[in-house]
Amino acid sequence: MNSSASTKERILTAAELLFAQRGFDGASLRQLTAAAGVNLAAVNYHFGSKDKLVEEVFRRRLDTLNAHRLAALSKVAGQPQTTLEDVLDAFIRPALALSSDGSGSLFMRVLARAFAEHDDHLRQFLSENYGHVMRQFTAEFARLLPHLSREELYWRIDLVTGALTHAMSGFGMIQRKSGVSETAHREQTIAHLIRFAAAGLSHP
Amino acid sequence: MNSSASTKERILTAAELLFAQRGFDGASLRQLTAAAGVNLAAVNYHFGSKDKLVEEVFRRRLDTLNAHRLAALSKVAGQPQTTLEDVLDAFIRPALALSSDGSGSLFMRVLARAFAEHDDHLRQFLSENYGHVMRQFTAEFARLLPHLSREELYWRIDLVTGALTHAMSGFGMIQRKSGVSETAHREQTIAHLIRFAAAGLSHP
DNA sequence: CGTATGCTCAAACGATCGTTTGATTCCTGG
DNA sequence: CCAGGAATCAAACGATCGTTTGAGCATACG
Repeated sequence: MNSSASTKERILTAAELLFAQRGFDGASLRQLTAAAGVNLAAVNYHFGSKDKLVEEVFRRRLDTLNAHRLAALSKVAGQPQTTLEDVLDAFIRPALALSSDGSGSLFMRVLARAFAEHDDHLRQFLSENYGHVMRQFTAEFARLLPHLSREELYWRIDLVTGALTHAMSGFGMIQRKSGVSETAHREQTIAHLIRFAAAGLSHP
Repeated sequence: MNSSASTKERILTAAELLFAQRGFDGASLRQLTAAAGVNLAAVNYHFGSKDKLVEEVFRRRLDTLNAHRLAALSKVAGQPQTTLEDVLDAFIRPALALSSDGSGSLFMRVLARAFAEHDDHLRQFLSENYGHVMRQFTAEFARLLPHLSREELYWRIDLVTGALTHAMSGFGMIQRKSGVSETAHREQTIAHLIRFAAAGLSHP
């Protein structure tokens, strides 16, 4: 159609990198457009405003992440032989796959930054696009942990979320050792996070 | 001595609130000095720069927090009958006491924000003032969890740190129910966090 | 060919930022 | 009482921010 698709993608990619590095306020549109090799006015032309650009950065990744998570959850939800580890796998694996993806490896860090910033507008946007996913997972956790009160369950999910967000956003020590393949390392990391989360969720 | 002590304290208190609410970059010195009821130039006069003010906000709270944590740790470290829960108590209780303190309740949120922001200068400052505390706790964890490899231990401590930071910074659902005293609620919360952290650290 | 449309560009806009200045007020020690 | 450093104040500085403007360029269609 038009060459603007390339320009929009270049902006989104550069924005993801700079937002992860310097935060949403810290990354200026001048740095951003310079890194993307486009004109300063291109952001407002293609996205309307900087805030809309931030939303688009999230939407591009969250749409696929949510789809993968829900698809994986639907395969195990409600089934009698499903274990806690199965549900955690459905939650963690798509995020790790995104982290391992070269073009999306920075997004989890952007997501963690969004959690840390208390911007009401951004939180509302995330809640609208992310809330139903967490609700479905919470419902399945509740089914598998019937001995926990509602309050207790929310507590533990909240703590697990904090741990996973912290770890997957790049603060953690998810660093592949030499001699370990990318796939093997990812499986190792997933197993690690699942065991930790399962222990935190289901301890007596 | 001089009335500047009051001015400095007013600035520090207002800064803690605004930094927690809007972040370090998001809170401007004009908002800050207006909230504190002091002149705009007072920040640069008393602290030298905004960055130095940020450091002072941390220093004021971290000094006492670290002291309390190390004092509690020294009572149990190295002793044969010490449990994992004892060490976690030494780590968590001082932070919760700070959160419950009226004047310092916002600091944990400021601390979480500092973790999220990847500002190198701030991270170096925190590492200098905080690193030795984490090293001492890590050493004690290593003593109590001898079956874990060094890498495995770091992994779990990192995840626990993420969970506790997330929870204690106010994202979590640490909300006192009506009819529960402040002290009772704090003990309840501490017990909660300790059980979660112990499960995550020591699971097989 | 002419023109309409989508896009890019340099330049400027007003606002806000952290910081500095210089005068003024406050307060204390001699 | 009064000299002098400490503290406060209004005002301005230069820099940078997100956004807007209007001209220029390209491509596609009648």
